[in-house]
Amino acid sequence: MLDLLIEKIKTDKEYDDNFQKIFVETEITSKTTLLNEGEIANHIYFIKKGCLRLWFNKDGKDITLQFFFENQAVASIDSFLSDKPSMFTIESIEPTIILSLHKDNFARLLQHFPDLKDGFQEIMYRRFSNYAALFLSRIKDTPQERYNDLILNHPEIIKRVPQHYIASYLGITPISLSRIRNRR
Amino acid sequence: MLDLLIEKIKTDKEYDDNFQKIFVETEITSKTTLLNEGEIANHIYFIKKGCLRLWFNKDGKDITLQFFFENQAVASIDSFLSDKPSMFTIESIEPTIILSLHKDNFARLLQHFPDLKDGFQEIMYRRFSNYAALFLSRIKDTPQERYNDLILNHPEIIKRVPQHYIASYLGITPISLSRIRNRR
DNA sequence: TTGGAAAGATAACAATTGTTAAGAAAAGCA
DNA sequence: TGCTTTTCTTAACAATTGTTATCTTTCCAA
Repeated sequence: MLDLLIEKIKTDKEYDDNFQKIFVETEITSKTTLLNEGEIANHIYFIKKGCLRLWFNKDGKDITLQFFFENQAVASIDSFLSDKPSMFTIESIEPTIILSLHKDNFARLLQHFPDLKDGFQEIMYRRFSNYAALFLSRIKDTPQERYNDLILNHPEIIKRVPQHYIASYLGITPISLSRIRNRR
Repeated sequence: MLDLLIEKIKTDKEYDDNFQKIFVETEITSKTTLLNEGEIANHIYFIKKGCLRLWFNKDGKDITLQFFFENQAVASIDSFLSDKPSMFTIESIEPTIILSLHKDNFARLLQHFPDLKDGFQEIMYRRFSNYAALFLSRIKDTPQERYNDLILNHPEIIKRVPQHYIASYLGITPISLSRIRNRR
């Protein structure tokens, strides 16, 4: 989605000059927090290289909801859209290069490219739908089933993401994941 | 939300005459299914009297997501809005009197009362936000914690809804709920 | 009113996960 | 390279929940 926007801007003379002011490129190390749970989200991030995760705190432990990789847009959407405290933290799990887009600039861009507006609404819709499915799987399926699903449908996550984050994604302890892995 | 719409219509001369054609009142017995998982939702329901629940199937067992009571609007929203197969079933758990509003009439009403449109969008937003919180609690909290929360914040549910549905809402077996109850 | 179905409680056992702890392997950094 | 930290595995025990089965109570409809 943002990739489309970025292309659009780069081919727009007026905006191209300011591109680097609007999309701020930053290099962050592993374990850098971009947004803390409880803060209000002011940016959308676009991952040029690396990997982020979205998680929230439960009694001192973290529960991971989603992983994001190259060419994906990341934000704590609910917070970004409605200025509410974010329910989630966004953090890097690899050295990562991101493009940050500030809320204000985002609003300006939507005004300047009004034909992106509908697309954005549509994308928000789909994102919500995705979240519903994600949550549903979390309720419906056992950790074992969800791990099998990861192997089948998202082997790249298994390969790239440290196991304790995967355990956190599955909602179990690393110890329990270790057991599941050696059960097969 | 629908209650506002209903009021609005009743004070509108042109529409008042057709009210009973638009909002079809139906009396259903307990355990009547209004919408099956997999079907496309064509109606929003408004509960005049009684109680509905929203659930989905997991390996032959049902998992309840939400209960609805008097004066609440109920729909499988994702399906209703985007014509996708419903992820949920809607079923009565008491003899219930509902007002059914068909999708087409709903669209017509929004056109006839355009000032309701923004409010509707806003409500959709809040509904999504609610769902997020609901799902989150389901992931974050133990059945024990969620049961305590029910007692504290929704005693009417405890009183009114049969225990095996509450167990299904908590995501556990009736047996396990029975144990939790006798643990305190 | 009464008989069958539904709802709820209890028990015994199995399966899964969490917790604590300790050690091995791998990765990262000076 | 060598040292420290992080990551992963394994073990033993506790806690929780699921499963199967039985029994009691409640509810509803013929």
